[in-house]
Amino acid sequence: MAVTDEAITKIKDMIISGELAAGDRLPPEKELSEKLGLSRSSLREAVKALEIIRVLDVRRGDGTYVTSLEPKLLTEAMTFIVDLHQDETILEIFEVRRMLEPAAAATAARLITAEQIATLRATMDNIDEQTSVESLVEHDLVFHGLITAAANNSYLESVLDSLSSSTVRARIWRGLTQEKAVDRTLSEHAAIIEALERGDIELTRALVTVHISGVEHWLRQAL
Amino acid sequence: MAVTDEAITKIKDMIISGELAAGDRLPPEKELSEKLGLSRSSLREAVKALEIIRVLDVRRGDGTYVTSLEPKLLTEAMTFIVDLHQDETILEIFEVRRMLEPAAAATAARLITAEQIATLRATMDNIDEQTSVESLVEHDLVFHGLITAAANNSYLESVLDSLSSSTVRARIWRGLTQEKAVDRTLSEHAAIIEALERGDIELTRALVTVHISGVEHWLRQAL
DNA sequence: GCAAAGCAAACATCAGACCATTAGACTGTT
DNA sequence: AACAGTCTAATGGTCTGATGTTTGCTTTGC
Repeated sequence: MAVTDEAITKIKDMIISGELAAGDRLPPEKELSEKLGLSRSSLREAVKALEIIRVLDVRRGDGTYVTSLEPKLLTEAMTFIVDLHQDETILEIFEVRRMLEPAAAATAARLITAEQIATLRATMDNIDEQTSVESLVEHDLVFHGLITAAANNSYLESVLDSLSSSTVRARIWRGLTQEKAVDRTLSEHAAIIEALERGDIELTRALVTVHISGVEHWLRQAL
Repeated sequence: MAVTDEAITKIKDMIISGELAAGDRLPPEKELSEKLGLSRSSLREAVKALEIIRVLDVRRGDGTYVTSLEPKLLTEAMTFIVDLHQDETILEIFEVRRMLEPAAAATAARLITAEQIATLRATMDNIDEQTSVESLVEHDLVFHGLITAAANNSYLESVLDSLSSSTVRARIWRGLTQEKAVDRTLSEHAAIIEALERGDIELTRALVTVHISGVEHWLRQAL
């Protein structure tokens, strides 16, 4: 194994073993490179890789720290990869979303607070068929993100968020606009909010399933 | 933004734009560093980061290539992070599995082939209450992996695989062994195989839900 | 034609220098 | 005492250039 990969493994092991905990600061690059027996440049490659997947947080002029390691931090690394897939595999992504989102929404229907419902409702303001695609994408991301968040499971949130990369959404909304299906999508959103508010778990699940499947169906035709 | 991060973004953009396709070879480090306007060392940090998340494949003495970019390659980067979480968040991971695996198994019940069923059955051979924990973990990983694979969705496979890091499984099986629950788990596996073979979608879904929930329930007590 | 040797290209690693930023100590003012 | 500004040491960011190692291809010799 290359020295850089060894360094990555060693740092990972230091975290798993508890030698380094969330929030801890690593020794300075010079010191750590000596301790691990490699040059500073090679160590830096390892640190950069761990930074990308959000395991380390490097603060210039200060030091390098272990992140909070919250599952939510998964998102960006995954999104990075999802962004690179924008063709056939989108349908596979939608299939996963169709499995997860209804379940997430059903859980949310049990747990959601009045305040969260109000926030959800606010995302519907100033949105109609004339709204720009950018605003629609923004609304859609926030809408689904809020529901997912209400399910109170950061892994779930992380996985769903990353399956919903905004580049992918933008493409879809652009298509929907052309198909004049914006109105239908928005009324589905409104129906979902009502079901959530009534705490109707099964109705929420069904509405979300229909909602996701609708977009999926359109997408399947479009491709 | 630091030059290294700029380089990461630029390489990513070259892939999204199609300038670099899956399997393509990047220019040599020296040349690329000049083109992107940074030093070779900094570029190497960027390349290393992209290698870790399986976007690039560096072959010493040969060159650097864009990987196949298949969703399955997601797994390792995600597993890396899941490995780091072995305490409270395990329950969140199980909740996501409980949402996804029954749906995945239901899809598998529609699509699975006789050959795949035979492979699945073979994983039950030589496994009983006296088997070592290592073998149980291996069996369990393969068992669930095969079902997921039969659902024919590489994103789904990737996400579920990474939520099932073997370190986590090992801990759970160790606990189950102590609780003498191995037998029950194995007979549940057998029942799932039968339901899959009969193509009984709803029964498969129910059995998998019960199966996952059972482990989840034990885990909730243990923590 | 084929196998071995040689070569050039490409990545791997290192050492050392200098720049840029930050946190914290220090200092002076109010 | 409280605050604001300044200074400084520590730390990461970047670059240069040299050397080692591996690989794929070409050349050579039979």
